[in-house]
Amino acid sequence: MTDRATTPGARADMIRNRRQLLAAATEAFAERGVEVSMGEIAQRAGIAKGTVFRHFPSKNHLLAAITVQLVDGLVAAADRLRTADDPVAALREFMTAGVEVLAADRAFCEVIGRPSLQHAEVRGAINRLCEAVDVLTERAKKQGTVRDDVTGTDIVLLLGGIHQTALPLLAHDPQAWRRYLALALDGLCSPAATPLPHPPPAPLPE
Amino acid sequence: MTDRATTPGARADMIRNRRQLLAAATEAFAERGVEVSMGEIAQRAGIAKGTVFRHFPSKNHLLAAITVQLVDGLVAAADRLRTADDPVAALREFMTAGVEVLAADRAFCEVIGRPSLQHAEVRGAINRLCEAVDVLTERAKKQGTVRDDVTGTDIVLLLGGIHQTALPLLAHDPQAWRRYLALALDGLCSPAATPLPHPPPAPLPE
Amino acid sequence: MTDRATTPGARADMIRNRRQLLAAATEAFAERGVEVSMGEIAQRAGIAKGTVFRHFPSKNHLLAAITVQLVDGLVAAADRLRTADDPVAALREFMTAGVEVLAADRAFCEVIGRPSLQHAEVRGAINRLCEAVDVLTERAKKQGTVRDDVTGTDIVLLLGGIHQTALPLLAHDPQAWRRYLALALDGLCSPAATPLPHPPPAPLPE
Amino acid sequence: MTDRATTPGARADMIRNRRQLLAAATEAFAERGVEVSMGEIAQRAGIAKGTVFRHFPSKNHLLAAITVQLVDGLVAAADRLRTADDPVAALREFMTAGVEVLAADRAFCEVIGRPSLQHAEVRGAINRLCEAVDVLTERAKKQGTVRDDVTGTDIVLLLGGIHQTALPLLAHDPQAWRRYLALALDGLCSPAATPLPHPPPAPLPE
DNA sequence: AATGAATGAGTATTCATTCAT
DNA sequence: GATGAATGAATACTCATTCAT
Repeated sequence: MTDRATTPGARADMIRNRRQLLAAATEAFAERGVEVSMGEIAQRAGIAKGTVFRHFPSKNHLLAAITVQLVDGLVAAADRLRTADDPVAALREFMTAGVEVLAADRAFCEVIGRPSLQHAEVRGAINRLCEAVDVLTERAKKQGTVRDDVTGTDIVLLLGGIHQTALPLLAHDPQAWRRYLALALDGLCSPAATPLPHPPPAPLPE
Repeated sequence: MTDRATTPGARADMIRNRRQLLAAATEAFAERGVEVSMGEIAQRAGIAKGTVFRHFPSKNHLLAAITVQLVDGLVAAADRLRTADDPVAALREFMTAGVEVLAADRAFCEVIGRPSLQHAEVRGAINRLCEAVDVLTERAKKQGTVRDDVTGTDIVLLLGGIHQTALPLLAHDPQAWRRYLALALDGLCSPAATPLPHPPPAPLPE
Repeated sequence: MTDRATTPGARADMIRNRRQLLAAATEAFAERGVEVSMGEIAQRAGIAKGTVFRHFPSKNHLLAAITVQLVDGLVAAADRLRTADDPVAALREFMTAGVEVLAADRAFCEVIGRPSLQHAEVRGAINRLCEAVDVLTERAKKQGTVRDDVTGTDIVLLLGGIHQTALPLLAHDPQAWRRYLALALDGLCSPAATPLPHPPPAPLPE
Repeated sequence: MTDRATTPGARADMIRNRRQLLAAATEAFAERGVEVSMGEIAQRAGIAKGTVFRHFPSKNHLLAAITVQLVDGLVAAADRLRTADDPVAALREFMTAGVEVLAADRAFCEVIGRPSLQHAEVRGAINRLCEAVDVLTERAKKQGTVRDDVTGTDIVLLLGGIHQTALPLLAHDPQAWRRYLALALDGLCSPAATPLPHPPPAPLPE
């Protein structure tokens, strides 16, 4: 009665396959980084190699799609927090979510850190993210607690840095990033700080 | 025919080969990361591929040797700074040197971040580094400016994090890490900071 | 639900599809040779891949159908010239048309030259062509100008040879085949020629 | 005593492998054209796939090497015939040798006919061939029997054309090309011929 | 009858590692 | 010891063909 007649048949299978593929690829990339082979992803998804390439014309396209998906998740989070009551808490919450995503995904960091892996789509998503985070950052700065000389892009970049700091501990202490996030937030909120010795990053990193 | 008796020269050759190999591998790994092929390293060193494998039984062994060498360079730097007049300045100097090394070396970060690439030797060197930096850190804490709840291991881990933060900017702004190092130092030196919400890292990360 | 009775239209659609398919395939094979993919042909025809396979059970069947079509075009040309006033001019005109067709069609030559690509249908069409050209040739021989020891099959084979001769020049000089056609006609019309050292080809080459 | 001490050991095996590889590749390309896979060539040569790529960095390089080898064989033949007593007989002998080579080699024709398959090396060899054949052709023209308006490049191109003419007969009548070579030579030697309607080919076909 | 998603064998190429010389 | 040739498993990607809808 729900969609008895609207189920487009083959389309349904395809959507299921695509879902499985994205899930498998997301998982595989997260666990083992960009080096997982397309063959393994296909196997994990329970579909044939050719089917993977039917959905995404190349490994980089697949990687880009997944990365964009992750980044856009963060954009949505940032947007949601835009109207929070406490701007500094909102920023903290966003950064927590951001590092959490990174901590769960090896490929993400590799893509973020290696320009050669970045499609235009990814760059676009990252730019969207920086802009969304800029809003959060400006609010937090206006409140006075967050130092004046940091930008949304700084915050986005810091996510990767905080994750990286805790990465060697990840296996034995999966929550270690919380320590370094707190440390970074303290740096971000120290109003008496010396002015930063280097200009803020350009809007388009890569 | 003539150098039957001169074979002691063989030892000298071997030492020279090893030196060239290490130099070439260091350079190659620094420039292009762990993905450089053994073939290219051999070529850069001007020796045969087989000779590379005589000196190091696998690519990972070679990578480990070079990583240890780099880490030990930092250990030496930390040791040298142990007696500096201004402990906080010494810590800052050490961290500057550390991030600078990372920024110039792609493979280093990849090894640090990937447990599967780490030999026991590397872990040992990192432990030595953490201990040496502990000394610096304790001194800086005693001076009162550096917050009490950070350890040498934290500092060592931060090096990677600071570098990672600036990594996406590396191509267009090679000195961007200075910005994030300053930010981290501000976090480290904010005395009114909230206590860190997560315990310090265990001595042997991996 | 409505067009239960209108299904005769299905037949019309199928015929239209077949026409589009043949046109697209002819064009595609002509331009890029036998290596064009079935996918591209389907796309050019504006129909689905599955439909292509409904009309032709394999790529080779499609290729054969198109080749037969081309060959039969030449058969028709030969038949038309059967009653021309000047038999030698007629033969020259036929050969001109034949080489022109080849020069415009990459796949054609590839099929002609590769027995493995030839279906019985193709062989049949070629035989029909040889017979039709035999008529032209006999008339030209009777007139006395064309040498006595060549057959229609020889003429047909020469079309491919003349085209091949000019093929390396095709990109820079698309009309170069005219030079070699003239040369061949001179050979065909040299009455004092030595008798050919090899017997004429059997009627069914492949 | 011959090269007891100079045999460089591994070098001997390598040379044997290379010989086997070239033989296998020559044979495979000759039999089945450029489409044979590197895997099959390796198998035929009795060596591993990787070894094929050690000797030739890509399939095209291998193809080029073999093609150059074949063309240079013809250059040598042309050079040898430069001083023959009867220039026309010399030209006939050269063309016989040339078509014979083509008749035995499928890939050769494909490479000759497809610019995209041609390395600079191949083009160089073909140019050398055209020049060498020019010498033969000029001599034959001076003798008066061969028509004045053909060039060495024409002759080289004709080799492919004559072969192509006989190609459909190859399986059942491997010597059929002799018939068409004779026909072409008659065209070449008809002094009363009409002037060719198209200018001679430029020196560098592709 | 048409669709187009899925399949899976096949391709060229790379590279760490082994081993005969 | 040094050499560099040989190995072969692995990778991304293509394409004719099949088949569920």
